[in-house]
Amino acid sequence: MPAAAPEPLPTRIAAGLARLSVALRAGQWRLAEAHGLTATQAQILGLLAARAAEPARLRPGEVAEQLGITRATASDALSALARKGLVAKRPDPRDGRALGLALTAEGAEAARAAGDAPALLAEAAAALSPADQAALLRLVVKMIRGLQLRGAIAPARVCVTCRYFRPHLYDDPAAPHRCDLVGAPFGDAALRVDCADHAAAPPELAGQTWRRFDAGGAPHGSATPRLAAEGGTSRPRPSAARARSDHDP
Amino acid sequence: MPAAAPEPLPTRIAAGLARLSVALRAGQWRLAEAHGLTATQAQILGLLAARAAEPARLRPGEVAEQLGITRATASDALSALARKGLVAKRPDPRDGRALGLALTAEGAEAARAAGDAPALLAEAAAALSPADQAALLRLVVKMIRGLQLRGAIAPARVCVTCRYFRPHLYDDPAAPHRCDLVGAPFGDAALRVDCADHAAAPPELAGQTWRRFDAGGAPHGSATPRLAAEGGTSRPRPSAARARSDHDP
DNA sequence: CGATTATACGTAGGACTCCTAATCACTCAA
DNA sequence: TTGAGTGATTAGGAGTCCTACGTATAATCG
Repeated sequence: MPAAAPEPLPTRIAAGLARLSVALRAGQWRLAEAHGLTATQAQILGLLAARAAEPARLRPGEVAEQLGITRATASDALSALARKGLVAKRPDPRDGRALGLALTAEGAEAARAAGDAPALLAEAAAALSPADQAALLRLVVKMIRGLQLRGAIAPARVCVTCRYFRPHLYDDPAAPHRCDLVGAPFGDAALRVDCADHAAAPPELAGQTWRRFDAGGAPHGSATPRLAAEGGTSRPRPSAARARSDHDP
Repeated sequence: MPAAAPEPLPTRIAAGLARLSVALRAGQWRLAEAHGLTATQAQILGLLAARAAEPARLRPGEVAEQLGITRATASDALSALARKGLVAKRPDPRDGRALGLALTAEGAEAARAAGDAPALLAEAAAALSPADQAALLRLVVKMIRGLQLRGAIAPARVCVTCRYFRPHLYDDPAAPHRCDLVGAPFGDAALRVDCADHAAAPPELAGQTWRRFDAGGAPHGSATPRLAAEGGTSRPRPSAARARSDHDP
């Protein structure tokens, strides 16, 4: 710690995240280039691969939005990928203006090889203790929602904005949440960041879900929900399994 | 949560961080462009501004390293900035090959306006609870160290690698650490990410410091230091203020 | 129904990024 | 003093990324 006047906490957090971002971007370049691609092209490949299992084809506009680039840039990169035979463009049957994007066989191969640039970050994350990992995921999800709220990011398919998500439904500290779609309880460590089954919650439900999640399972009527005891998956709770019976009235 | 087979936790963490990175980069572009700059140029300006108070001038090679780009790219960007009159290059008196970089008055102004691109992230971070902020900073610092260890990132001036850092010296949960340089105790919330007074610790000390920090203040002789109770700044501790007397033997 | 408005994609032009590889220029140790 | 190493720059080329504009299709409304 320093000789004085450290910047405010949020600023230091942002600076730290910026550093992670630098590592990520450098890793993207290194990996992509080894396969004759560029960082953006590899990112697109990775995005398409992640969505490959879903019926609805991704469109250029969505790619741009997800990657935070303009449509023009996305169009450029997609043309390059098409030229290299890694991506197939075909007219969307539903909309004559739109295009459906799909990986070719070669593209799928390239995506496997070069599309997983965040692997370096994942490696570093894997070195954290399980509890730290869960805590980090939880906090990252909160940040994502915050950015989304501010319009700084395209809507992500995260649990906290999903209609099926019931945070802190149960008292089991290891699995307090519930997904109504699969009907199973789970903990912070299982939160999704890009869930294929995500369905946006209507505004009111979204607000309610968020408040419950953010409060972190504090006693429901409490006036001072949190402030001190924020932590990993295993925050002790006052009483034991009363599960399934403590909805909001 | 999902229909099945979610990716492993570290992978999801990385994906989440990648999303934050997208937001950051988009924000960098938006802000920089509004001032007639590019993202990289603005980043360089921000870096120079952050180091402005220090006696030793930054050099092009260091800029490249900090930003995770090649020297050639850094050189390009610096030429552009010099052309715009925002950065002054002058020969380094210590080394005839090297250059010392400094912001001009205009450059300092531009840095203030466009150099703080992570502001968006900071804003989102500020919306977290204080405890969450401290926890996030702690985890980000851990990630930075992990990346640094893997050579994925230039050495950052973070407390955990500093010779003056004494983690978990005290039992006060709000301020367990100590900086030997300023001689004051502090908590996770005050951890630095780019401390001007940072001095790299020698390997052995570094390892020891890290283990103490990572263990998170678990009882010193414990066989199972952590695993469960990882958390914010305020994990309860067995006994009370015994400060200043519990070094490793 | 036909005109307007909005949407989806593309292209053009330009500054810049980002890489590898090669070239100067200087430092330092032998 | 010579040769290896280091710091910066340049050359060349593909690509990013932007702001406009085009062009085609879709949705909407009088």
